[in-house]
Amino acid sequence: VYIVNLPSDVHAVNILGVSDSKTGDRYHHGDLRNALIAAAVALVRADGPDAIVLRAAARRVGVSANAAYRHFDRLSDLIEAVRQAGFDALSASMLKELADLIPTGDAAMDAILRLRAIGRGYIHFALAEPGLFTLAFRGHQDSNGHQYVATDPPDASWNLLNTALDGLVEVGVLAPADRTAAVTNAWATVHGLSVLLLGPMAGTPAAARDELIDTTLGLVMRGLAIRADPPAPAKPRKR
Amino acid sequence: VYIVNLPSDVHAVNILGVSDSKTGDRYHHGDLRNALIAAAVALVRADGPDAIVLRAAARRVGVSANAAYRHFDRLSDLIEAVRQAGFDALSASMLKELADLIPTGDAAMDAILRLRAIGRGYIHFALAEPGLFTLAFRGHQDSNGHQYVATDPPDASWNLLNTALDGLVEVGVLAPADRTAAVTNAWATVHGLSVLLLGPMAGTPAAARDELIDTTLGLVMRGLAIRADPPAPAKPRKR
DNA sequence: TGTACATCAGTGAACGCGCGTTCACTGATGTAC
DNA sequence: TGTACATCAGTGAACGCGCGTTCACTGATGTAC
Repeated sequence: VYIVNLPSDVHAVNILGVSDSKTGDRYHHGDLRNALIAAAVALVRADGPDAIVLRAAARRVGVSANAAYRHFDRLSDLIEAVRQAGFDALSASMLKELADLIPTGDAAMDAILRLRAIGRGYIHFALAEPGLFTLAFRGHQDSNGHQYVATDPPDASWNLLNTALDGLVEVGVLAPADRTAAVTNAWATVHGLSVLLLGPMAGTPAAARDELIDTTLGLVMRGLAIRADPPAPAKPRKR
Repeated sequence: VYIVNLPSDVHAVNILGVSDSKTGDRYHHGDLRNALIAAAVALVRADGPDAIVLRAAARRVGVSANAAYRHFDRLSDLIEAVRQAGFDALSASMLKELADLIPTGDAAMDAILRLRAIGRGYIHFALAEPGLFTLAFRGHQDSNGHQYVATDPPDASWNLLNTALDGLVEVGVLAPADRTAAVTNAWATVHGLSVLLLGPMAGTPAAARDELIDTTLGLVMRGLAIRADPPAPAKPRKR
């Protein structure tokens, strides 16, 4: 069990449409593949990314360990499926925040609010699902060896972020010249804050934490927004 | 072996003063504790944080597995020592960048350059020592159980960052009101960028990568610096 | 300086564990005629 | 609609592995007198 403050207001995202319960006592399970993924997700939730154990997942579903091999060639394929489920849930969390947005009528403000919503969705997912979040962004094993390999870009969520940034450019808030660095900056800040809240700053009370998220997203916006004075490194005012 | 672009210009930091070689063939090793830590560091470098294996470390030093128990109560104590070595090396990397700074005579500019140097030191460490970096910021095991627990704040490096931010306030670049959020924002961005460069963006050519680091640090500064227009959420200009 | 002896820092064998994976198998299901 | 048979999706036992850790031990070192 992760000892991380998980205040009730951070609502867990429903991972996939997959249920953890056995669907009958049939000899042929019917949906063993998804059941094993769901069991592995439960293991990750309970004890973190390293808790994915083939035998444990099979045990949890009530099936012999060997049965898993009808659906996954190797343990690492199961882990990969869980990783993918994590990425899907991440995008879902972002989309949820976007859907909750109420248009203000001001196109520029709406574009800003969309970027902030995406950031919130990201961070909320990390807080709600620390295990899946950690697993998703962990280097993983190569299929033909035991080497570590860079994680792939998280497709859907990455696209969401890019769309939001394009929106900011269209609306004149983000300078086209800053567009490229903006992806990295926004993603890095939001990801880093998630890690911080999960790690060194775990235990921050919910209210302070939510305010911190808000302020940080504000600072990101301030860094990205076009401004009157010359760009970075900003000439500081003398005291 | 980490498949991560590690261009030669990113110089590895010498971890501790500890050497990996046996210091003689004496029955009493003399410095087995440090030798085991060094061996574990080598394991992490080669195969990542999960590669710390007590028997493997002992094997590497040329000592019976059991001998390790004279110096560590449990495997987790060895891992903790390696984590600590990682944090020490992180601070050392930051201090190195600070030491390389040439004063400009302008106090405000110098304060800005110090913050940037700290950020560079952080990111360079991550790139040079991906295994130690990952291990350091990974949730770790509780001493009395197998639960995951939040990482402690990385003392020395955290202090370095705070000192730099205090300097920015003193010099009038950072508003006192933004001071609190600034730590989080700066740390999060720099940490997130490190993860990004190690993961999804591994393989970015060295030149592009260094420019990206610079631009991102610039955006951080832009977010933190006092500005004429009202603070976040910044009212965007109409197009 | 010499001796007795406690303590320190190792050795080597062994234990038990849970794991991923393989083997030979069998019951359930679906399809061709 | 009924039957034969291929295929699918499981079972249960077993293997070998490397691990963390414990046990009883012994050689080296340091210190008191």
